[in-house]
Amino acid sequence: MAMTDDAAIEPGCSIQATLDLVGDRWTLLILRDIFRGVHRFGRICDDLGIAKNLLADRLANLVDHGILHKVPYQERPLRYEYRLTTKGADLSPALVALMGWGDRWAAEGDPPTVLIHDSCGTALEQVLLCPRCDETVRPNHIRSRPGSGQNED
Amino acid sequence: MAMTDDAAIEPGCSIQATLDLVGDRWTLLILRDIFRGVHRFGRICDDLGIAKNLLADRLANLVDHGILHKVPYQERPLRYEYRLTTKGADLSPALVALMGWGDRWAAEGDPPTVLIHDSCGTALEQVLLCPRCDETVRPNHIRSRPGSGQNED
DNA sequence: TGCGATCAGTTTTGATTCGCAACCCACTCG
DNA sequence: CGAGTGGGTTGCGAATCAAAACTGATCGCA
Repeated sequence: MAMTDDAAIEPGCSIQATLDLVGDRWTLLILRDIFRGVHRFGRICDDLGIAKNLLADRLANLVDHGILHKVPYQERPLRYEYRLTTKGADLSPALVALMGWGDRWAAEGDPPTVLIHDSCGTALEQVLLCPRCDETVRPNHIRSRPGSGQNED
Repeated sequence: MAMTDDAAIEPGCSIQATLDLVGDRWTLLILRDIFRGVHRFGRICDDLGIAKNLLADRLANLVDHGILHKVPYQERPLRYEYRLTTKGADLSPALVALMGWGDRWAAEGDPPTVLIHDSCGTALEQVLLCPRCDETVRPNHIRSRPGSGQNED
């Protein structure tokens, strides 16, 4: 079976940095819920089955790091809901990628969730695009620029 | 600040299923190392600073789930290295997405790692492509098909 | 023949984190 | 007033993690 570690990802530490912020067992699931419109503490808690103290902790972290922000949705009792900042919303490609992989490899009878183009109804693909050549690029035609640690085998 | 939870991700459970396999604090970093050509136990351990028992555990899990496989690289002492299966290699879009987000939002003086097109040297972009319209699609022009739980705000 | 080094783990042992349950607070509704 | 709701905080036993020591096969060297 042909391996494709020629993908030359070599990401230095950006993946590390990302996972330091959202890489624990719950955070990406919380963000998934908020992406799909579940913004309130109780709803997220019910939906995910996460313990309340952990959810409170994770939400506070995400707010601290500017990934979520709190928006009041009522006063008297003042209550907030959690919404994505642009920084948070920019995680959508990552969630799309994880979802796509799960659909291809880990779905167990769950219907694969296909993302479709609003205006024409066609299923979308997540690809790497070369803006100059205007074509999609396969993993084995990629290099990484500042990277030094290429494969040594 | 405009929210974009209109991205309509609504992923049922594929993200959950994916994170059940690779969603702990180390696994994606291990895979990142293997992607960039670090295949051996000791090298991964040194590079990541992970405890050896955890690394052994995570690698065994990944092998169990068909994401990695063991390939002997010497006999007498029989030793294996870890390589991606196609299932594992297919995680590259997720790592690319996490890396991209980290570069955009979490890099602290680290040089952003840009993926470039092998043949023309242009920086690549990860996008959602509509194969019919042959154009890239913004998050706010996406729907999700079997999904029911649209935003209710 | 013995001595040290290498590589890939396994075992052991505290420290940390998790997950559950109970509790608290500010209100509203009846 | 008393119960209910939403959004948490606190406490505690259980699971997980992290660092270090130990194992085991083999090789290089003297």
